[in-house]
Amino acid sequence: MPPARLTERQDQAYEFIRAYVRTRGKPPTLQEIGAALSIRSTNGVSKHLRALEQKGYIRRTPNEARGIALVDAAADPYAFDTEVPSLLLVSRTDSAHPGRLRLRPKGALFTDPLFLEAADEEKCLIGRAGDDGMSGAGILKGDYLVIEEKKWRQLDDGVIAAVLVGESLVARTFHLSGNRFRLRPANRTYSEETFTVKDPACHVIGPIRSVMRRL
Amino acid sequence: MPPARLTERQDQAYEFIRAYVRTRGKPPTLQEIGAALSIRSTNGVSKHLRALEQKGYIRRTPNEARGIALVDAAADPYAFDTEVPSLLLVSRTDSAHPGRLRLRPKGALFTDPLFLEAADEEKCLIGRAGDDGMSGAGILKGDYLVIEEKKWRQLDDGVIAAVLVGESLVARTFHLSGNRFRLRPANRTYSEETFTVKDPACHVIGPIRSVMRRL
DNA sequence: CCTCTAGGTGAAAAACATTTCACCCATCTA
DNA sequence: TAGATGGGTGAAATGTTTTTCACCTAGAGG
Repeated sequence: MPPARLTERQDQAYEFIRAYVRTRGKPPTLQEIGAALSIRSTNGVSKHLRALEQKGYIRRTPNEARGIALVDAAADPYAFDTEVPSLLLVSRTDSAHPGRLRLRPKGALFTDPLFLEAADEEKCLIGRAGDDGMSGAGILKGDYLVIEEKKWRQLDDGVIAAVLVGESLVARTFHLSGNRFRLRPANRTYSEETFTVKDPACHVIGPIRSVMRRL
Repeated sequence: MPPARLTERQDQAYEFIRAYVRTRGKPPTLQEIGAALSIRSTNGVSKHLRALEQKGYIRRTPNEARGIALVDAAADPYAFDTEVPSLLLVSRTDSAHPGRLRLRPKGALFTDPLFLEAADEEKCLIGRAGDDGMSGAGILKGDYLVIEEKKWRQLDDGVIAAVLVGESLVARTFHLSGNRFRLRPANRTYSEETFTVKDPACHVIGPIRSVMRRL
């Protein structure tokens, strides 16, 4: 059902509520709405609100002071931290201490859900590519990498993953074979490396979901 | 005066209010706060609120239901639409009708200000690379390009720009010479092209500020 | 002409909320 | 040890808000 049309008066009430919420941080009372629309009786206002609720523009909590909620509030003021994911931009760590990744973040970046693919926002973070090892695949040094934290065990063979090798965070194609894995670069001047799964010199963070670069 | 420190209990109250406002779109009542912190008397809550107000964390309207306002509300829930730029993801157009660019957008993407460089948010839009002509520079077909709309006249020589050539939007290095410009690819299998500034077969949109790619 | 709908008035009842008052109990500090 | 200060209890008084009732007006349509 496409949202039912509002009458002139109902629209005025709705717009007043929107404006009020945005500027005051809370919904208005019936009397305040009445004052704004020159309606002396709260009952008059009440009828408009009932209409707005039936047409799906607002939701109300009975017997509650200021119990008015904009239905698309999610798409409006508060959606904020829930709708626009803000991902941690992690700082330098070394492979021996992967637990420090989320500590002391350098900042956070708003990231459109599109770039999280189907990944869980909670498990994602952003790191910067430390070398040009994947330049052949369009990932350059300094690029911002949206990484989904995941155990090496759950990684598909051949995905591009972010890995901490010693002091630097790099992107590589990941290949698991037994209890060791190969990290293959996409740039002939870099060479393939193999590590055992628990070598402290190397920690696999997870697959790279997106790449972003400032020019 | 740096914001005065909150005691454990005051902090709990403050955090509860924040969470409540964010999720419910309105401030809580004293009783609701009391219920959350296991305080049976509204007076107990009242004291915490007085403390929070004196320390500058909230503002209150006397004798008003839910008369609590977060002081940095502006920096919190509402700043929203202004703080996280949402850029238009433009649809296919042909070079002869650049005016249609912002019409019928395919969607919008939240973009961290970091990726707008110093560009004016209003003048930015997002298009997708139509070919692999710049793969040598790390821009692949399908990549999301943050473009700052700008007249060809104001473009610096050698910048990577987004251009409509016929039906497709592509990235190329831009070189102006007199009243014609050269579009140079960074991929040997593509060839350089030259256009006169008002050739309807080619329209320069503007410099590319950032590149984003889903993997 | 009758009826339905949108939009109102006024007043009182019933819920909700905030204030205020009187006291209580820790802990810390001059 | 006498204040402060932080944190609470309980209850009553005072305000604010929402609901409900009864009734009114004008315009649109059958």
